This record gives sequence, structure tokens and C-alpha cells, in this order.
Amino acid sequence: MARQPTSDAIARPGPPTAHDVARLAGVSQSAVSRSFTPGASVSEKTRQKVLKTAKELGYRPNLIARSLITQRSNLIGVAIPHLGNPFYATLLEALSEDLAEHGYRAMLFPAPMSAFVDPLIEEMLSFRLGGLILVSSSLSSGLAEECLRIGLPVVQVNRVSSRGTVSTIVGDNRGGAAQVAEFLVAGGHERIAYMAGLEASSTNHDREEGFTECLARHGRSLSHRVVANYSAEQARDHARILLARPDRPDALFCANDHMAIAVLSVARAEFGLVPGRDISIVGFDDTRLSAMPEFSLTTFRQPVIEMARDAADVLHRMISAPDAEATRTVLPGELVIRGSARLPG
Amino acid sequence: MARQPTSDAIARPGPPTAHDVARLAGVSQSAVSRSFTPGASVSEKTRQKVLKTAKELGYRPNLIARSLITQRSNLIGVAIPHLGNPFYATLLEALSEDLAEHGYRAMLFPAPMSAFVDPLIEEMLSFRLGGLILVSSSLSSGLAEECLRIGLPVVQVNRVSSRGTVSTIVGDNRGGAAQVAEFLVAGGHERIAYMAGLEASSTNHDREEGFTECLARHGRSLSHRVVANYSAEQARDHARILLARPDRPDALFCANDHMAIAVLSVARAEFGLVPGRDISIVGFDDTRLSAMPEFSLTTFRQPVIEMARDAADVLHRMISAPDAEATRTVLPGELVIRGSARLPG
DNA sequence: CTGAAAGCGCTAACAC
DNA sequence: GTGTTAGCGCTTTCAG
Repeated sequence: MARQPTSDAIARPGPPTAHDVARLAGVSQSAVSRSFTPGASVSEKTRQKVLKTAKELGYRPNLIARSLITQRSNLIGVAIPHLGNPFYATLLEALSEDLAEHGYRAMLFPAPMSAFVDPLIEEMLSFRLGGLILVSSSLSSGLAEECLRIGLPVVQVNRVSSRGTVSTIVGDNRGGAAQVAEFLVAGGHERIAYMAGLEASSTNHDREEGFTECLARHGRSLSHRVVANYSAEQARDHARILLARPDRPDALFCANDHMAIAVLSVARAEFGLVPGRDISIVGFDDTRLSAMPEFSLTTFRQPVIEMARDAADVLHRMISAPDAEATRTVLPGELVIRGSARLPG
Repeated sequence: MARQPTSDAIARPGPPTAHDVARLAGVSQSAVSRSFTPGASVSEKTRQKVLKTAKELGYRPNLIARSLITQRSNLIGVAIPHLGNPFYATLLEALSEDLAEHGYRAMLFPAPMSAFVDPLIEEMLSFRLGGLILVSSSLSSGLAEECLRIGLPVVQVNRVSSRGTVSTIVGDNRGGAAQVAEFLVAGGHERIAYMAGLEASSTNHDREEGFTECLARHGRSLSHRVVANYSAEQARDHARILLARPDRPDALFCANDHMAIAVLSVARAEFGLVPGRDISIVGFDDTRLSAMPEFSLTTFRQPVIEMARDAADVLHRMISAPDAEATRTVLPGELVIRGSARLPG
């Protein structure tokens, strides 16, 4: 053992234990434990005595030891991509606050969207967390099964999985993208282009499909299509090429605001284009930036705050009722019309 | 006990334990432990056998149990304010990645800058974390002493504490603010104003003092002073009042970019002012937004990436060498001259 | 209401 | 090299 025997009177390193308090208060160690357990059976007298000496010693119950024996943890693993995208920053903040309201704490796992997340999940599993929230990344079917087997609640946010075994919360990607298509067609645009996000992601898949299918219903199709993987840098690069073309699109739907704002900036600063007049740019998400007069981005709003709240609620419910079914939530959004795209009529 | 006895053959709930693996592999439980400990003394034969059955069973060592006995945790508590401010979002992302490189994971504690953080720290202490990183919030002297006593490494980022007992990492707040003052005076401004952040924060204190002292050296003083508590909303509100005054300032130094950008936006959109010509606006931090042509904010850069890296490094060093002295790091920055403020000469 | 005792899953001496 | 044993700090029966 690394430590001195507990019976030793000399000062040990590290925080005091329930044993230390018990000895000093002249009670049993279980009495100490009970004094810190809300509904437990202790006389008020003992409890006060314990609490007093505990304060003197600076004793605090060791939550790690507790979780080891109670077999549950109030730690939630949160895998989330690049916080430079305000959508994720906002989501994470809301998520951690909502989790806190249920008494949970978030353990952060930075998860590049494009990365293979299985090793990350493996690590999460090693911590015996109370639950997992996966933002924009999904479980391989093998791991999904494993979580199910060991009874670990998982909710995926902003991504649906191939299999129906894990709970998901998403915005209305298809419907939203269709509304954008409708709006752009009504605006009388000639060459409508699409800037894709990460092609392996369900969000991009759904947005692109919703967009192109609606276009098709109007007998239209994409004039251009580029892939910028949800990255602002790649969006800028593609914008420079795309906008320099002689057959430049007069409307560009970007799979998220992060890319749309990068494109809008390049269009204005480097090509002298006036968004909403010379070119229509539309995004998806409605992040904080999009509402600023500098960008005034027309976009489809995802209800990010509710997505976070729902995720925390669903997870909490799954933890409380271990054999609840997996749920799939699609949260409605709305088209927010600002100045970056030409209006119909 | 909540569980069936381990000797029971029926399927228990929950993940398999080292015991389960040991029984199936026909070795002792310690052999299993050793097989998962890098430098341990096991024959390759045993190790392979163990690893094989472990994989079959889906066994993973329980990190919680491990940390209970090894008396150390690779979990780092990170208290950080509002992620809507890109400075913090970037800092958190870098921080969690740098921590991961050292083998640590971040446990997230949302900490409103204005809030009294002692209860939050108390909770952090209950988790027996390996270390604490406090961004823009500081320990009360009582808790600082306690951390010292129990040997818990703490580093404060972007805030200095009154007492010298905890390690700190800050940018050059005084020097940076002085450079801004120098620049504004040289630019020939008549009425120089200051928009304060949170008055209780050391960052605001140092920036304001560095700014006004430099002004004083030039025989100048503040024409106006408002307090917006590092909030974009409050910055907007104050901007509306300030810019409507007949004696409106012709230069405004905001204690961070988050406020400066809000002010800049209002000045342009609501007052028709051209930043850099009609009014000079300067920020502090140099967040991602400031470099965009839409804002082109003149600002003093804080080396956020290095701040994160240093914080992770210092913490790691403190964890490795428990009785190292507290360090105080001041990272240099640089004035980034863009278009939002009139140039000298 | 209270203490003694048995573990949660694991690591680290300690013998052999 | 390997198994046995004693805990880490705590919760939870189980007697009394």
C-alpha cells in the first residue's frame, strides 16, 4: 500500500476519510456515511456531531468510491466536435448546464467529426459513466449493441444512426432543406448550387436529399456541388474557386452556417458581391453570428437550446428507467429570412 | 449488496470484471490486472490468454476502481465561463486536447464569471480529481489553502489571485492595454473612452490600470467610462447610449473583443458610423471573429493556444512533481492593427 | 438507531 | 512468473 496504516496518528497525505471523521467523533464509520446520505436512519444528535467534526477536518465524501459501490455514476461522457463552430459551442454550454440541473456532470471528449470514434467510446466505457451523449458522431453497430447489453444509456444528437437501437435527437434536416429549396426556387434563381458538409454524416445526407428532391419536384437540379466538410477553411477555398467561374451560381445553399458565413465573407470581401442582390447565400443552423447585421444570413434555424434540453431529458429518463425504449426525436425548425438571399416575388 | 454473488453462474447485469476474465481464463485475478498493466511481470503466454478471453467477454479495466486504489485520477476539473465568447470556446477546445495529450480528460464545470465559485470547487474536490484548471475565476484563499494542503494541483488561467499560492497563466494585460493607449493617443484622438469588463476580475483591473496609467503619462484621461461586464448584450446597450451623446467619444477601448464586436456592430448598423474613420474601436483577445473582414477589429492578441498549452503543461508538471512551487506565467501578446481604429500620423 | 462486517473492482506488496 | 492477501473509501445488509 502506498499509504500509512489508517490507525497511525501521524498526518497522512491526501484528504480525510470517513474513518478519520468517525474516530474523531467517536462513532462508527457507517454513522458518518449515514450522516451524508439524505434519507438515512441517524439520530439528529449523531448527525450534528458528525457534520461538525467533518467540517473541522474538511471531510467530503469521495464520490468516486461512492460510485464504485452504488454502481452508478453521475458523470456523462460528451463527445462533441470542433467548438470553433458556434453551433457546437452553444450546444455544449446548454448541454452541460442542463445535465447539471439533473445532477450530472459532463466529461468532455473532443471528437473530430471525420474521425473514427470507436476508440473514444471504448475509453468512455472504461470510465463506467452514467451515460453517453454523442454529438454529430455515431456508434458503430458493435458498440451500440455493447452499450445496450451493459445497460448504458446513449443519446445521439444531430446525427441519426443506421440502426434503431440508440436514442437520437435531430432537427428537421430534410424538411428544412426542402423549405430552403422552395424559397430559392421561388426567388427565381437560375443556377442553384449546394455546398456539402461531411459526406459521411447523416445531417449532410438528409439536408442534401431534402434539398435536391424538392428541387427535382420543381423540375430543377443542382448547377454545382462542392464538398467542404463543414470546415470554414475549406468553404473559403471552394468559394474562391466557385465564385470565379464564368457560370457562377446565383444561389448557394451551404449545409451549415459555419460554412455559409465563410462563403458570404469571401463573396463580399474578395469578389465585391452583395449578398441578397448579386448572389443568394443560405445556411443551416442559425448560429449567433448569423443574426448579426454584418452577416444577416438567411438560414434554417435548428432549435439548439431545445436539442440540448431534450438530450439531457431523454438521457435522464433512460438512466431512471433502464429498460425504456430508444426514442427518436425530430425537432421542428423554421426558415429565418434575412438579407443574404433574394426574396421571392 | 445490490448484485448477485460473483460465484453465481447466471448472467449478471453490468460489464464483466477482472474476476470473470480470470475464472474463464483459468488464472488468478491479479494475472488479469497485470496483463493490463504496461510494465508488469507476466509471461507472454498468460498475457495472450488473458487478453483473448478479455476480448471475448468485452472486458475493460474499470478506471474508477483503479483510480480509487492508485490514489490518482486522470480527470481534470475545468471551470470555464460562457462559451458564447469565442475566446473561451477556443481555449476550452485547446485545453481539452492538450490535456488529452498528457493522458488527462476534462470534466466540465460551467462557471459564470460573476458567480461565487466556492460551491463549484467544493464539488470538484469531492471527485478527487487529479487537478483543477480555473479559467477566469479564482479560488478563495481558504480553498486555495485546502488544495495546497491535500496536494491538489491548481492552475488559474486568465486571472491572477490575490495570494501567490496557486499557479497562474495570464496574458500581458497591463502591457497590452498600455500599447492600445499609446496607439490611440498617437492616432490623435480627442475623447478616449473605456468599456470595462467585470470589475471584480483581475483581467479588467489590469487592463484598465495599464490603459489609464499610460494615458496619464501623456497627460490624458478617460472621457467616458462604462461597465459592460464582458457581456455582449450589455455592451450593445451601453453603445446605444454612449454613441448617442453629443460628446460621443472618438475612441473606445473595450476590455475584450466580445464586447468590442458588439459595439462595432451597433456603431455601424445603428449609427451609420464607419469604424476607423468616424470612431476608433479597439478590443482585447483577438478572437477568430476579429480577423474577419466584416469586423477587421484592431485588438491586442492574447496567445490563447499557448495559454492552453502552458496550462496543461504546468498542471502536468505539478502532478508529476507534487511539491513544485507555484509558477506565474505572463505570456506576451501583440497589438494587431486592423481597420477599426484610426492609424497614427 | 447504531456498529460490525461484507464487499464494489481493482492494484500492490508479499510469499512461493 | 504467479497466486494469495490486504486494502482504496465508501454503502449497505445484518444483528442488536
